[in-house]
Amino acid sequence: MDDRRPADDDRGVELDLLTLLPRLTQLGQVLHRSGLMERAMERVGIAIDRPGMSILVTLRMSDRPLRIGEIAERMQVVGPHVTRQMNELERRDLARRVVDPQDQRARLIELTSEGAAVADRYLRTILGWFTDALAAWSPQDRQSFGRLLGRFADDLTAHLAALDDDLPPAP
Amino acid sequence: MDDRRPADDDRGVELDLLTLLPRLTQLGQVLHRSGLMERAMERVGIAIDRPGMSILVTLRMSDRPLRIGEIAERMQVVGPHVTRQMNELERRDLARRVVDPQDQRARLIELTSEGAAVADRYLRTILGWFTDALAAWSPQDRQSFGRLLGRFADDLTAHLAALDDDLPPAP
DNA sequence: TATTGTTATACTCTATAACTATA
DNA sequence: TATAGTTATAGAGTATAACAATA
Repeated sequence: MDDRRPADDDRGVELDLLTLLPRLTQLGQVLHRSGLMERAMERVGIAIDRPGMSILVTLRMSDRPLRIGEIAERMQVVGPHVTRQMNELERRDLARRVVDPQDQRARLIELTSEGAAVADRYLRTILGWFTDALAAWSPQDRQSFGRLLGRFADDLTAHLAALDDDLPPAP
Repeated sequence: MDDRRPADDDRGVELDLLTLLPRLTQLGQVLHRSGLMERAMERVGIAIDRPGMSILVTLRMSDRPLRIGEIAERMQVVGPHVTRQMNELERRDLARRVVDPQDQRARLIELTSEGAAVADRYLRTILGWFTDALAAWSPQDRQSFGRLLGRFADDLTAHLAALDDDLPPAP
């Protein structure tokens, strides 16, 4: 650890970061706890739960069918969680399991045409709200926000991973 | 609603927004599902659950003791949830309930000195990680990010609230 | 023997309903 | 009778452990 002085420049940085924390909290609440997903699904006219919709979106964003394990990895959840959600999605004919010809143990998950349509309408609804909410933004601000948001997520992810390397978890 | 043409400018906006969605998802995952809170609590040497720590942080960010209902409102949860967490926090001597002299029904929640110290160390830890993760950022980028992040959360919140007004919920 | 996925079970977080005490 | 908080219960979301099938 370095021996830091509370220089002017340094304090300015700290203040910026202090204001960042409540804003991240606020953003998290808007995205998670405002009923945004539920309202979008209602508007789309589909009644499934959030993890189910997340799977549909994950598949829709991919350019190819995904394995159970790949979906779990992209969603940052464990395998059994995806399996259980998939049982319901398959029953509802929104996605289907196809045995991977390369490996009989694995299953490739693909959207049905209805599943793809649902995911499309859902994404379009959310995107429409974002578009409206940001209607007054300058193109520069929109572009900056996208860039900085991605960079922030990347840098924070990398830094947390680096912490893991410094202090490996107890076995 | 306006009669929109898919002009060049318009399409540019849509593309920006399409990239926004995965980035928001990624950010949400880093903040919620990367063990960030757990690791910070471990480093601070406190073993409480996430909602309990959120209450401590909420109180620490406030400039005065808060009622149960006020904490619930700021955390966007219902009252009973705060009550149950408070039982544990009070048992652990991290916060205490004081009857509101203005209203015998209400309780004012205040941090104990240990609770305040824990919240401080926790916030400092997280802020330290943010500082390190953003060490390579220009002051302009840091400032822009904070501004745009707050604006985005505000604008999205406002727009979703406006949707409610247009289409009031069924009773 | 290692890997992919499934089944069964348990835990965390949060909500709803019914209740108590005070206003 | 309305409001602040509590108790009891239920539900959504996710994890862990034990297992089956294939590699």
